[in-house]
Order: sequence, then structure tokens, then C-alpha cells
Amino acid sequence: MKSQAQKKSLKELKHQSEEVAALLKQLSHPQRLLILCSMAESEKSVGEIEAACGASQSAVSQFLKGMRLEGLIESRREGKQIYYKIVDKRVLELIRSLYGIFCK
Amino acid sequence: MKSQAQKKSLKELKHQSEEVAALLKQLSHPQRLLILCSMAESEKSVGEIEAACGASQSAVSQFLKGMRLEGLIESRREGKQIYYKIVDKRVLELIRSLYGIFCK
DNA sequence: TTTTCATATTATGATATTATAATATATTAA
DNA sequence: TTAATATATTATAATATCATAATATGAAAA
Repeated sequence: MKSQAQKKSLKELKHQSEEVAALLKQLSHPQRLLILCSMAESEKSVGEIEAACGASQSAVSQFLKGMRLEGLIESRREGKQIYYKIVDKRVLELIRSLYGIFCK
Repeated sequence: MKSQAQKKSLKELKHQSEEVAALLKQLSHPQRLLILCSMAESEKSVGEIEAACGASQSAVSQFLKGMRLEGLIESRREGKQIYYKIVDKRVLELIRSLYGIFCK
């Protein structure tokens, strides 16, 4: 903390603060956090996501829509199921960091 | 991603998801993010924090109150000024990670 | 071709967050 | 004392989020 590199970065982060905050917001809800963590393991169907986070079908669908609009995830259909995966690498990095910080 | 260690951790994070999400929520607003980033550099007075994040005096005070209730920060008075600093080490680690991810 | 299954969409009320204005408190200076 | 400064608190209206129910869509199975 407090390195020269980081001091320079504070200004950088200021420019990005809205974008970064918007991304963090997606992770800042217990069920959305679980959704993204389960997807960080591997692509998941909506049904699998429902089971992983315990939210209702409708709620999950709305959460996923929000994440898609933010550009964090993408979906593909395979028969009746729709599979979602994380496409924003920053999300993967962030989740890895969270494991490091909270599960060590 | 997907290591054995991390798979075990998904369950761990599930137990913590509310706590982790609550912490991330504090960072998930542009001005609150800037507040915490400036405090990550060093202890700051409320006036300095106002300048750093551009929010109104009242808004800053309310943001700080929320962070204090979450146990993220503590304050001390020195004359007319009140200084705040981050006391939750996880916040410092998280901010360091954010710099690594978004400012590289 | 109807039914079933998986998912999405829409609508809505309840709750939470945000921004702002107004007022209050504590400390120092005059 | 009184005034000025720094910060906190309270109130409130505007907006956003959340949870839930109801309905719709699209693909496969019967």
C-alpha cells in the first residue's frame, strides 16, 4: 500500500471509478456473488445456477440479464438449456482475488 | 481457476457470501470506492475525503457512517478535524487487488 | 400437434439507496 | 461569551433494487 506505482494509480482509478463500481455492484449481492463464483468454475446452465444460488427461476433470469447487459457473461443455447459463462476476464481475476482474501 | 483448492473454497464462500457481498457493496459505488481508495493510501480527514471523492459534506458523512457500522473504518478526532482510516485488512487487500486488475 | 420442460419477460409492491436541504454538535479562535 | 469551522444528524423526495406472481417463448418429447 502506498507505493509510488499505486499513488499514480489512484488518479487512474478515479477515471475508472464508475466502471469499476458498476462491476463490483454485480458481485455485491449474496446470490449474484454465488452465481458468478459457480460460473467461474465452469460454464453453467440456468438450472445449475438456480441450484447453486438458491434464488427463484425468475430472479436468476433477471440477475443473468443484468450481468449480460454489463458485458460480464454470455450465453449459448443447447437444446432446452441455456448455458452461461463469464467472458469478462476481470471478473475471473476478481473472483480469484476474493478466494485469496476470504478463503485462506 | 478451477483448482482443487478453489473448488473446496466455493462451499466456504457460500457460507460467507452475505458477509463478502456486504463488504463489496461498500465498494460498489463510485464515490465510496474513491473514498476507500484514498484512505488506503493513508488516514484522511473528512475534508480531504470530500475533496477526493467530490461528494457533498452530508453525503460523505453518511457514507463514512455506513462504513463504520460495517466495521471497515475507524475515526479519531484531532482538534476540529476527524480522521478516518481503514481497519479491516480485507478491504486493503481487496483494493490492492483492484489496482492490480484495473490499473495494470 | 399437443404437452412438457427450460428459460425469459412483464408487472408490481416492498424495501433500500441516493441526493439534498436543513439543522445540530463539538472544537477552536476571536 | 460569541463566532467560525469541521463534522454529524435528521428529514425527505427521487430513484433503484428486490422478490414474487403471472404469463410468454422456444425446443424437444410424446
